[in-house]
Amino acid sequence: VSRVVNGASAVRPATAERVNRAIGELGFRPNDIARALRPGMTSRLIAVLLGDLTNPFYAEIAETAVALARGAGYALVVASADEDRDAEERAVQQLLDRRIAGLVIVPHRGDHSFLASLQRTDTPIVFIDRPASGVTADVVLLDNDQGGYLATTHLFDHGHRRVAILVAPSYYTTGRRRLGYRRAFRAAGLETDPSLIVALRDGSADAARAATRELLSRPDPPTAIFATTNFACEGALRAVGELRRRVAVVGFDDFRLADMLPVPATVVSGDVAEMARRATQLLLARIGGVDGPPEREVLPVALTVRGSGEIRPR
Amino acid sequence: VSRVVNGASAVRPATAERVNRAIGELGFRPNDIARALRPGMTSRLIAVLLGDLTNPFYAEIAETAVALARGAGYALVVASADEDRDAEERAVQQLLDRRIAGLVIVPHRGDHSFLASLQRTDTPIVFIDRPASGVTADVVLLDNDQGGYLATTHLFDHGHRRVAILVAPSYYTTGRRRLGYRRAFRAAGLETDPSLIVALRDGSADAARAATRELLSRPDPPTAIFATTNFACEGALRAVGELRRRVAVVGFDDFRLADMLPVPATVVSGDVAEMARRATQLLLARIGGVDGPPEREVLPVALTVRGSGEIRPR
DNA sequence: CTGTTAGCGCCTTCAT
DNA sequence: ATGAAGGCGCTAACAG
Repeated sequence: VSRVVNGASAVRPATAERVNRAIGELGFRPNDIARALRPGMTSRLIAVLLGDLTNPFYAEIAETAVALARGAGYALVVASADEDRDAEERAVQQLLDRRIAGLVIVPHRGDHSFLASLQRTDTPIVFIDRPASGVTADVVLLDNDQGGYLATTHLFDHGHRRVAILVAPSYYTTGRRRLGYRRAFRAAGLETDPSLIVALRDGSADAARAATRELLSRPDPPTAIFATTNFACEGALRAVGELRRRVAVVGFDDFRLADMLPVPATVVSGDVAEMARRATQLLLARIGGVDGPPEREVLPVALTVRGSGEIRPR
Repeated sequence: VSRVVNGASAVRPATAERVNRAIGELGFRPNDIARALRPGMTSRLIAVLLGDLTNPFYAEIAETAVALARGAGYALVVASADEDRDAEERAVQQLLDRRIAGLVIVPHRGDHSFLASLQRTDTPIVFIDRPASGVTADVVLLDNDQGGYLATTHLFDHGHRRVAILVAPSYYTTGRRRLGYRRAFRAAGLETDPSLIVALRDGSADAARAATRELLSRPDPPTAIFATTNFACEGALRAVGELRRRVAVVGFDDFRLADMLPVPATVVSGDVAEMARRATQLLLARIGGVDGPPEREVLPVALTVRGSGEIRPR
């Protein structure tokens, strides 16, 4: 039966026919679990470990990975570990116990040396959106630094000097974006004002909204804001709209309806689907046995001019 | 080792200690695949089969299911089958081959009697968002009919008579919404005008945008539009905005930024996360052995008034 | 070309 | 309380 089902070995047509008939009559289906148990075989399951899917950024990664995985005959397990690094570690351990063939992960902040155990099991890992410390593995990123630079420079080009930045807690990415922001200041021969560098309490739009309201209520408010994530941008635009202030805003990451807002959102963004595609393909290649040193791909970002970033200071 | 790891049978503390030490030293981890192979055991994998995750509607279902599954010790496989019923059938078959413990599915149009084979394997299924023909299983829905009625009546209440409907191709749901639309007409003692019932070519915002432009370019255009999905609503609002027309729009399904648009979107919506929660919990209960006749839960919908639906005809 | 068998890792008997 | 053994369904290796 195995030989017929898998078509590997030579089988006389008559025999094959007989077997197939029986299969049809009995409604036989091979058991993938038993298949996966055999040595050298895998579960044909790949996993993605990422944040809340209601964030379109993660949803897009998941969607891309689902499609690619299916194309390669794999099913996709979606796991999320919003909370902490511990939850992440537990999730990874569970995935490992399931003998997943590979893992695409958006790592949290902190040390990821626990992933070394994963690697010892020959399970390939690809980091996406952020690298992780303590392990070496393939990683696919956006050019966050350059994005921060582009956004900030764009605001300078429109006459702004007091440019605030809303730093959302995805530490790595927003940290790099902040580096780009600083680089833009240096390139323009300006000093950054520490009071304009605002760490948001969480990643929600509301945190950004509150922070923006606070910024704009100061005696010497910024004339422009660089919002380092999609939700931060939403929150900033909300606050600016509510207070009816002429404040420029540039976001990082594009989002649906950005162009339909009363003041359409100018954003810096990279191709998230492409990033997910590369990461998943890299993973599939590693699963397929492609060896070599860890790769590091950095995808370009570009500015999309829509209006909110072109408001000039009065 | 098994007895120590699972803590079922009685083991002398000294022995347990000895085993645990060895486990620690060797980095032993139980193999879930082998566990799942044993008779009576399951893969502890549940699956959701739904549409494109870049649609926030599906993303929210997936997110909710991920969280609940994890809470119950299950991992979640996300599969999608946008195209056709055949792809859906193949996807289901593959999931079956993996011996998933249960399936939450947003079924496509058409006959689903092939799912009966799934049921023969004692794999519980729960339908979400739409029922399917040819099988009886639990189903959790929104009150689409009532939603269509509420939306349309709301437009009547604001003086409209020529109310168009954009029917997106998710057949079941939008079909029910259309029934509600007709019911509202009957309740108001009005006749529906077949030329105002527009079937969209696909589920994209652009299809709705094109259809709306066409509607509004007619000599006798509608004064209000009921858009039966989130993307249809977006497209309708786009077209209305582009043509700078005073046309009322009510959508079905809420969406992010709906309140921030130049004309904030009035929508009818249900609690999608709650729907997903009920479906997943129902599935987990069935997996846990809860028997009984198929349940059918219909969740209420409500109108959110924001502006686009309160525009009056001139 | 086909029948037979070992063994993947686990849990559940059965026998001590 | 523990050791031993069978068998879940599969495939690769072996022997005809």
